[in-house]
Amino acid sequence: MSADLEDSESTLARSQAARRRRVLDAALVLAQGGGFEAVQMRDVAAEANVALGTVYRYFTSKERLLLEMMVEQLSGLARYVNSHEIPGDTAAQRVCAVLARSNAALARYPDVSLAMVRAFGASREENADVVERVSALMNGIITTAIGFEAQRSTQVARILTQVWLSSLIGWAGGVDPIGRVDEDLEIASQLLLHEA
Amino acid sequence: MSADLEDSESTLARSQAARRRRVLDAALVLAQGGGFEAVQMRDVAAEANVALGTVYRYFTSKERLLLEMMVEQLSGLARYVNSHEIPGDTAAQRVCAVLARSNAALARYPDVSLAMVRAFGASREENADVVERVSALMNGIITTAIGFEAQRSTQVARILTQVWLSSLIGWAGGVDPIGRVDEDLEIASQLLLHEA
DNA sequence: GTCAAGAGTGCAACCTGTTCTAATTCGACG
DNA sequence: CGTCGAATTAGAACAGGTTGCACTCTTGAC
Repeated sequence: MSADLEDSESTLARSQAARRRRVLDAALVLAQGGGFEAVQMRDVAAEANVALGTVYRYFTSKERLLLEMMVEQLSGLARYVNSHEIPGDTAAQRVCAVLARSNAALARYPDVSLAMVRAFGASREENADVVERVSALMNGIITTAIGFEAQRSTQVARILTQVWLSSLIGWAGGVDPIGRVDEDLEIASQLLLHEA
Repeated sequence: MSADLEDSESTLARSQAARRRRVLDAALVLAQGGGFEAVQMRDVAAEANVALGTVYRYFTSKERLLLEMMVEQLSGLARYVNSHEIPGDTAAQRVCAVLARSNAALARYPDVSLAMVRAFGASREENADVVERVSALMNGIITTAIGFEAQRSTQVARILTQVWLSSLIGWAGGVDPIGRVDEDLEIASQLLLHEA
């Protein structure tokens, strides 16, 4: 009701934030071994020392929980990308460098990535807002890598984001090996950023 | 056991094919109104006049049922594309023409498309084979449209397929309107097939 | 300090995908 | 025609996501 409760450091807000965090962490731990199916809401609740109902108070569905996890993971990636110099003379090289690193990060915890990607692919309208944040983050990562100079960089970034996502889904679906994601992006960035 | 039972017209094979068809049709009918969630396995069985167990004999999961439906739909699209002259002087124009038509077809039964796309996005390893057939069909449609002459057409077709899929998933997830799919593909095909 | 309101809890119930089982039916074949 | 095995059926049972409910606890306001 009052003005801004954004940064109110009330005891309540603090403990709520802590609970939310615990739930997110619990989901991450469970996803770590076993992927999507291992993230069972009852288990998440138990692991987070929270009642099942509380999990649902913070995340309206399993899908959403995983999507918010994805936002966190990608935020970390974006932070990293923004705080480090990107190697490469051409935009295409930089894009490849950044995405190779990102994919390596994802490949480090394949089950977690699997779970997140699957939640993304199955997303329904009610989670459109989170899906959009995820897309925006991936887009931002790529845009950063391209740099400002390139022509049509907005359009190119969107396409690369889509290639990235499709490729990840292909990997998650067992169609392609993880390395294929890097290959796809390398080819796409070369073609789109006209470096022969 | 015998040599080829491919085209054996045995009564058995015939009735099995008919059952399979009924199940697929039932799923389509249910998807027509209500999309993914309306395709409930018990309802599919009832609508197809078949026991639930029989549905599972033919399709090992709901996801797979919907994916096989997707194969059928896309096969139809591919057949159409292959049997009609494609208008357009440039590869980019032809791609846009074909995909605009394809998307219009998908948009005609949005709930069905929604259900199929969602099954695709959520796909697991056990359905990799069907997912691959779906991708191959989309790829074929695009390759046909590009024609033989274009350079790197294999690579370009793959990228366009990925853009198409991502865009569809974005639409299914409520992030973008259906029209955005056409826009994305128009931009991508122009950039990739270097028609300024 | 007291109290109302909201947060959290524990748990049962519900829904739907999936599996299992015990009949039953069907079709190929001798 | 009779028989065997595979296909089908009806329906129960199971699993995990989701919801609802009655109750308790915490917090912040007075």
